Amino acid sequence: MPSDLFSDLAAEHEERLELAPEAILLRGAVKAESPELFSAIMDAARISPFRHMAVRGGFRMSVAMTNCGHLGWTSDEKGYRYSTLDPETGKPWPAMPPLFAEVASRCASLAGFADFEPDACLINRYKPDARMTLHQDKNEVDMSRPIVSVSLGLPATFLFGGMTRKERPRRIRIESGDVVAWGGAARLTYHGIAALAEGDHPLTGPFRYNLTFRKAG
DNA sequence: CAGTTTCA
DNA sequence: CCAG
Repeated sequence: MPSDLFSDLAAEHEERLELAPEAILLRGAVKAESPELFSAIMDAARISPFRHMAVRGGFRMSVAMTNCGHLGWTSDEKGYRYSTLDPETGKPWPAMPPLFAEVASRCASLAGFADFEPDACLINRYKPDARMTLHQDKNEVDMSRPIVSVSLGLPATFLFGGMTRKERPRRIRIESGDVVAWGGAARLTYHGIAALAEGDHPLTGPFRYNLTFRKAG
C-alpha cells in the first residue's frame, strides 16, 4: 500500500460539498499544480495519443481523449464500448500509473466509497470551446462502483443533473485539484461540462484535463 | 435539431 | 434517441 504517493499530492480540501445524496465534490482534494499528475498524463499520451473520437452519426467530439488502465472507453460511428486495446495503435492502453490508482482510491474513500479499485481511466483534454454534453456513464458492468473525476488545469463549469435528461442541471464551478465522486443512488446521474473558457494555467497552459476513474469490467 | 442506427 |  504505497499510501505516500497520495500524501504528496493531497491538499487540505477545505470543502466537502454534497451535490446530491452519494454525489460529493471535494474542493482542492488534490494539489492544483501537481507536476507528477501532469507528467503521468503526458506519459500515457505518448503511448496512446489524444484523439477526437467519432460518435454515432459521424460527428467528432470537441474533447480529445485517451485512456490508461486495463480497459479504455472508446467511441466510434458504431457506438460506445470499453476495449483492452487502443483502436488507434492496436496495442493495449498504457498501464494505470500507481499514482492514479492511489488518487482515485483515496478520493473515493474521502467521498464515502470504500475499496474503489478502478480498472479504467478516461483522460479528457479540453481546449477553449470544447464541451461535453449531458450524458450518463452506463457502459460499465459494475454499477455498484462509483465514478471519480479529477480536474487538472483550467477551470470549468460542471453540469450535474438528475436521473433523467429533462432535469435542469446544476452548474458548478470546478478548478484544478477538485474531485467529484458519485455512486450508489447517484451513479447514473446525467452530467457534462459547459464550453471551456480560454485561459492560461501554470501547469497545463491552455488546457483542462480530466481523469475519470471507473471500474468498467 | 438532423442524421444514424437499431429494433419493434 | 442523443458522451454530437
